Amino acid sequence: MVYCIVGIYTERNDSMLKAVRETWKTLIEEQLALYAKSVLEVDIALPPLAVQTPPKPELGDLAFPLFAYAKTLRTAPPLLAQELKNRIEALSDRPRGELLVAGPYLNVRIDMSDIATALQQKIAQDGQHYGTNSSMEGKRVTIEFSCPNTNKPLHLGHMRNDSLGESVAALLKANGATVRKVNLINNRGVHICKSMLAYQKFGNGETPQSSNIKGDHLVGKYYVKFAQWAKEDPSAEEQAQQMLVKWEQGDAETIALWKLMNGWTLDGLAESYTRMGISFDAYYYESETYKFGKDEILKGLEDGVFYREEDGSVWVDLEAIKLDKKVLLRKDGTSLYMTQDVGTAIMRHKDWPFDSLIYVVASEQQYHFRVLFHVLDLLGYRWAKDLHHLSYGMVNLPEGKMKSREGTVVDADELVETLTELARNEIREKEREELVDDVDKTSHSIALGALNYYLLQVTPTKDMIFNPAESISFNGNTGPYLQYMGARISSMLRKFESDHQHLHETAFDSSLLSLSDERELIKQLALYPEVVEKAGAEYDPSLLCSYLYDLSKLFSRWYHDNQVLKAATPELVRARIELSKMVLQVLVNAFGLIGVPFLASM
RNA sequence: GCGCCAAUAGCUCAGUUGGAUAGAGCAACUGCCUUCUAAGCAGUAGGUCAGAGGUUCGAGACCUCUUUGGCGUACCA
Repeated sequence: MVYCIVGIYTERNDSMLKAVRETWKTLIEEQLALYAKSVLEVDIALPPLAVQTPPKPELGDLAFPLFAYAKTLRTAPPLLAQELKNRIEALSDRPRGELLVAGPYLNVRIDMSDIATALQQKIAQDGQHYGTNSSMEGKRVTIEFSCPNTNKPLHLGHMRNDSLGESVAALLKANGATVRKVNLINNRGVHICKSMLAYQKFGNGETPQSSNIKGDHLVGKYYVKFAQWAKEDPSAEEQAQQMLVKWEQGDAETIALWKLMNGWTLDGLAESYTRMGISFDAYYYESETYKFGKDEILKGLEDGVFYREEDGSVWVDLEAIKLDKKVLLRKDGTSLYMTQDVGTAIMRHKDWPFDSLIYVVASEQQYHFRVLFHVLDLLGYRWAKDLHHLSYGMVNLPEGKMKSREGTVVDADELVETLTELARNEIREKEREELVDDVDKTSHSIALGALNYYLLQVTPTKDMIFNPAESISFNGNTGPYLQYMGARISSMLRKFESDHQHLHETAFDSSLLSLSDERELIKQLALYPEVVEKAGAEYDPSLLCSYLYDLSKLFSRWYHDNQVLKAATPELVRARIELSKMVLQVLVNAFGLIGVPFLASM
């Protein structure tokens, strides 16, 4: 066995920490087996060795708990740890590093200099690609998110959805997958007709241009107006239903109004998306897909997969997945949400065959997706098993649930605007207007960073409370804090470039990075590719968020306590500059995966 | 009623998939700006991990029950 860490690393294109961990694990397992044989005088299968991280840096970098072997080997864990340490230290060929007995644990202090050298080369070479890996190489993944209605603007609930969708898509790409981001526009149905009807009644020909109101907000205004009107006029709901019938019949006037108002909303949404850094590779429209699933359901009916009730409605029996039963076609033959989603899924697979399709949809629709996936399975689509519902929790306010009726829904555009304004004030107060490239652009980037980080920080599956006051605070574990670290490093590197040219040729000597904080930073940097891989595999950007916060906190402490540009020797300046460069590169790369804009100055 | 999910510091969240003294941020209090951006750093205080049993050498994590809360169980989307 060759214990050349760099060699193992480059050959396997794997995280170098992982390589070191595996090396030690294998070695200790070998010694465990030998010891077991010497004690028991027979070969015995031992449980695999667990690898952990010690709770404190003083305890080393790797931890191997030995509790599990105590009984079989009739040896107390601390004694076993000592025995293994002695045996390994007696070996002539063993990896560099130090063994520590810490009670029932056998710990290892890695030789960080090797890792730092390799890491510096790797990051300098890979640049913005450092952290990408091939764990999903060749996989084609469609991811659906956002899916707004065309009767109102985006709100806070959409923002968690959008942040997650964008971030997971980016993570999958970083893991080597080919990703197709799709949006499904919900532009049909009674609710759409409501805003149209109210506009017809009260609009007086108002347009986004004439009123200077963003299209989606203008349509939303009439959706609200409908609700008010419906309170006074009990026939309002009925009229909306009638309008839907006219729409389905293709009534020219209705369609014209629908197209007009839909256009307004979509223009408004497009503007919001651009402003929030959200984009899609393809758009689907329910007005085009809703009829599509119908044929599929009827085909399933012919094949005996579904059944027809006496009133003419079509049902699926869900006993196989321990649910009751579900209607798939109304008695009048019209489509439902489910019908339409069946059609949309099939359409998507035809358009772009995928290995996996992820639906980013709130947890309240878990039942819907269980049924949908089962129905597609019943219809014989083998790819039904490749569908995944990325179910995220609700976004609540400190006062409780957002309710449109009570007007407590947080509007997305408004929120971004408020945050941008606050960031701008902050820049003014700190008198940094002259030092920042573009105040408006910078404020906006800070707002986005604050928002995306706040939303992605929480484990996706869990409900979360969005505290507007807290989200606009730039202290503590926030997006702006991370951005600030990036700006600080950038600023220092600019100084290095302009004022320290005499040091540019000084060689990088990783052994000079011997402080505890420096070791921890190097370890954290080396860990990055594994975090990207795990966050992608688990569709969980929050893992990356907490990683980034740890890294930033570590860096700011080190940076506060130790001078870089004014370090004692030219070699030390060089070493610390390289460490800072590595941190900066990882920040830049990771920011790109969680929608936090990088700022060279702020 | 049934199903799914959650409960960790005053508040918002982590907790390496069963291991070492349960960690951050906010809020509170205390230090640190003639020194690479104080949007920062360091420190103090704050815990019956909802409760009760069980499994295990070991449980915040796994099992059972209880309590509380959320969501779902539409010929709505």
